[in-house]
Amino acid sequence: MKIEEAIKSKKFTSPQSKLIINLAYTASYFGHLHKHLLDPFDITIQQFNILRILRGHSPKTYSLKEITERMIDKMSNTSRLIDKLIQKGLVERIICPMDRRQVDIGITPEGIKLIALASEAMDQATMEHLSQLTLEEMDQLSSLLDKMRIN
Amino acid sequence: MKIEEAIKSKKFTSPQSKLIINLAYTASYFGHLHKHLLDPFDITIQQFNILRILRGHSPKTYSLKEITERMIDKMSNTSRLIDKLIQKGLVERIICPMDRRQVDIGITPEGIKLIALASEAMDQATMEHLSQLTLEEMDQLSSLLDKMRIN
DNA sequence: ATACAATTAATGTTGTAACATATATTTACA
DNA sequence: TGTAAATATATGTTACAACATTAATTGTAT
Repeated sequence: MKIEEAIKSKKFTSPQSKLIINLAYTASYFGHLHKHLLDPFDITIQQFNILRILRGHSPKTYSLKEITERMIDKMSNTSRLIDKLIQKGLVERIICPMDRRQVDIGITPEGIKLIALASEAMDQATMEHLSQLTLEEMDQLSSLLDKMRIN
Repeated sequence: MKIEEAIKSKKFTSPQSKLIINLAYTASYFGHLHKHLLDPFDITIQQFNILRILRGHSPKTYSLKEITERMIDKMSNTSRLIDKLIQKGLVERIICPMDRRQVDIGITPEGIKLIALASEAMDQATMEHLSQLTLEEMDQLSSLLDKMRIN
């Protein structure tokens, strides 16, 4: 479905504006999809993202700052997101002895188990969803998205 | 800046996954940008979107349902968004005499004035920001985004 | 060595989104 | 015609995001 139909509007002020609108719409579309995909695992997209970051570095830890730097959607309160994950036993806080300001976060075995299941569901859905695109188109899209951003 | 640098991660499980991550990151990037761009006008991105929708149809009205159908980010509570805009005197509610369930929303002269200023700022920023892309690239991006979505 | 700036994380507060439910009105159909 | 289903919007509640501020620790410069 073209963006014109998706938001029932044919007139855009410019191709630039149309592109920005299409970007926001498409991201929102996948955002809602992913949100509901994660419902059975009882985690939010942000929490999913953090678990995936930590798994990729396990068994080593990341400080809160390092986690934020790696997040897709940079948040102002990663701290409280970690609180939630700790409550669920998916990650743990370790005060860093080198720099006592820092708090290192590590993923627990339960966290590993959950992210394995959740990311499998996510990856599978993504694969199916994007089956209409060729590898070339995906690479092209990724490069053009990179190019859209100034930094 | 490539997505790998943006989130300091080189390994993706697949090109599909990389693309989805890049999409979310890029949308978040522009989302934050637009949010702050609208700060001086004291409206949110959603409110901006609604005003733009209503302006494009002015002096005719849209029902709440029609507004939601046209929104970029479909919301569960458009009703309270309208409340905010009414409080600011930017739109008005008119009970529809044909179907008294419906509530028609129209943009006020103040609303027109504000959306003119805000959308000019937005368009200009978008123009500058996307100056690195050619028209072909923008069209290509838009088409590929359309293709990414099943509906 | 000490005072001040910078860094890192946590938290208080406010506004908004999501979800479920309620209310009012219209439509369908038996 | 009367009753149930469908539609359109509003609202109660809960959770989360944004922003500002605070607290603790470390770095820096004189």
